[in-house]
Amino acid sequence: MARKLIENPNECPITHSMNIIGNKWTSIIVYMLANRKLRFGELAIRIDKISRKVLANQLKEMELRGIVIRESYAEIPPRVEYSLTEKGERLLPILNQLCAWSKDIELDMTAEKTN
Amino acid sequence: MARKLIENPNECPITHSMNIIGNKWTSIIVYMLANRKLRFGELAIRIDKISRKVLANQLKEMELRGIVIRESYAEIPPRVEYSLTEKGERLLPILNQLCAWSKDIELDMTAEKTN
DNA sequence: CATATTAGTTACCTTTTGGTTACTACTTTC
DNA sequence: GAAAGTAGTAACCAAAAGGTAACTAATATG
Repeated sequence: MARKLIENPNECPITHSMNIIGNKWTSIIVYMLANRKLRFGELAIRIDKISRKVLANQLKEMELRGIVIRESYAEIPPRVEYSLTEKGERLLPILNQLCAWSKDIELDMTAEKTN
Repeated sequence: MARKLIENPNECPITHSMNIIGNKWTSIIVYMLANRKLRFGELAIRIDKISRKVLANQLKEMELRGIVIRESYAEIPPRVEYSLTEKGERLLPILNQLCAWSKDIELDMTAEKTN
């Protein structure tokens, strides 16, 4: 059930980066949290099609990695708020560049993929 | 066998970026081809542990996306050389920033992952 | 006493991604 | 005539990632 997240510190830095952000949701969560705090449920609603299970797992992993902060209030019903750390914020301009870059790949994307 | 690579142009740009580089090998291949041309076999040797099948598939996809150029020579035995397009090269500085960013995430990575 | 509300968790399943092994075609060299 | 050398491809598998649906705890409200 719980898989260890043991990372090799001598690992290739680009591999390491991809381990962090190279999945379907992490960078979208970072974008969603840009300049604001959101509750778990708000994130689940705003991020189209993410499942709560995966959202919970991603947030946990991102917290471990020091990208988000989780603040939990002892209220009923519970309230948990997520926001970016400074590290999370430093990711934003890089993601912006990536977006800009990917946008000017114009191509005939009806082609095949054979992975 | 062949899955269509039909991309939605109105797709969230960060999702689009992740579709391009968010996998185990694409950005490593980009790094390997920085400032040089390499043959298929050289890439397979230099990129530790990649399988030839996946390397061939990635290169094909990257060619479609306009990131690499494939030059094939009608010799025996065959010679095929890969190099970066200008677009591929424009990815390099962004990947460098990503590496720099990921390096200063220092953490106790013996923690758990429950994805 | 039933219902609503929130932030998850659990068990189970499907899809996607990547890996392994064996094979091909063509020519040169031994 | 056999072996070497290159750039793949095909069939088959294993692992990882992500999705679905049902469920929980705790209190307030009607």
